[in-house]
Amino acid sequence: MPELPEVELTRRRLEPELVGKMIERVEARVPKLRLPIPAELAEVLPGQTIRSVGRRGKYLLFDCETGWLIVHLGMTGFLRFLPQAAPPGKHDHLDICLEGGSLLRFHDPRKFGTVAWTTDDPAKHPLLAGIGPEPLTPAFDGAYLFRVSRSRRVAVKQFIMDGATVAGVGNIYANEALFRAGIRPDRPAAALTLTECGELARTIRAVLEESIDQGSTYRVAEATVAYHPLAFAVYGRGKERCTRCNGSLEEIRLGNRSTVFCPRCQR
DNA sequence: AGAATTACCTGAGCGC
DNA sequence: TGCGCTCAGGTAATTC
Repeated sequence: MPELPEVELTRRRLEPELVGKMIERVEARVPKLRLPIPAELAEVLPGQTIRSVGRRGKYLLFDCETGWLIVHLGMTGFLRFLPQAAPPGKHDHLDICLEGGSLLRFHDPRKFGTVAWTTDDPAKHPLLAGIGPEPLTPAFDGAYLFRVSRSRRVAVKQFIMDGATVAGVGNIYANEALFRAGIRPDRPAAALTLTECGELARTIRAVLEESIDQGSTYRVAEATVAYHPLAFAVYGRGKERCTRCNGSLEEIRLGNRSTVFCPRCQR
């Protein structure tokens, strides 16, 4: 399940392969993923040269001269650059075939990914328009979190996983950041102090940056970007003991999402 | 407006 | 071995 670090690593891996290459053909093998694949891709993309590969939250943005290809990897989506054509396997839903015989291939067993197209400013696209600040930019800080959380009674974990609050914080890093910040995930967002908001913004940034750094150290040269080998402190450890105090971790559901925390270290 | 719920999808892991 | 069940989870859409 790609989180923001995996998406950023995918961006870094693909950009040098794709920039400057002209698209020759588009082959979509399914009509829709979570949302329909735009039917016009096969008509508008051929002849366009990819100018850059950007990212907004967990969305990848391919600048294709006359418009932008927007791709979300969902839960199981995966983008691969193939230097030369190869027969598609199971769940290889979309190929963007490039000049010289290489191609960009989208693979997604659960079809939770999204592919969109816009000729307008991608920031104005409905999928991106409502997204909050990037967590790795200065716009995202404790003062911001404090200000936008004042009227929110929802659990702070759900609050930071809401893309409108901050872009691209998924379940894994929400759990990890809250553990590091020493904040219980079920606290109402509005109950956080300014100091706690500052700490939370800091830990969100830290876990994402560390993950990107470790991933780029270990995986960037590989053909696939899987989960980086970061040892999670709480995620997936519901039955284990706290790495800090050795007490029992607790597992609850928030917004129907698995939530693990240490009731002693997180208040 | 904010919160809660549903829908989308398939592989993995489980008990029987 | 295989059947049926539950779970995993991002986010848009829908409902309250």
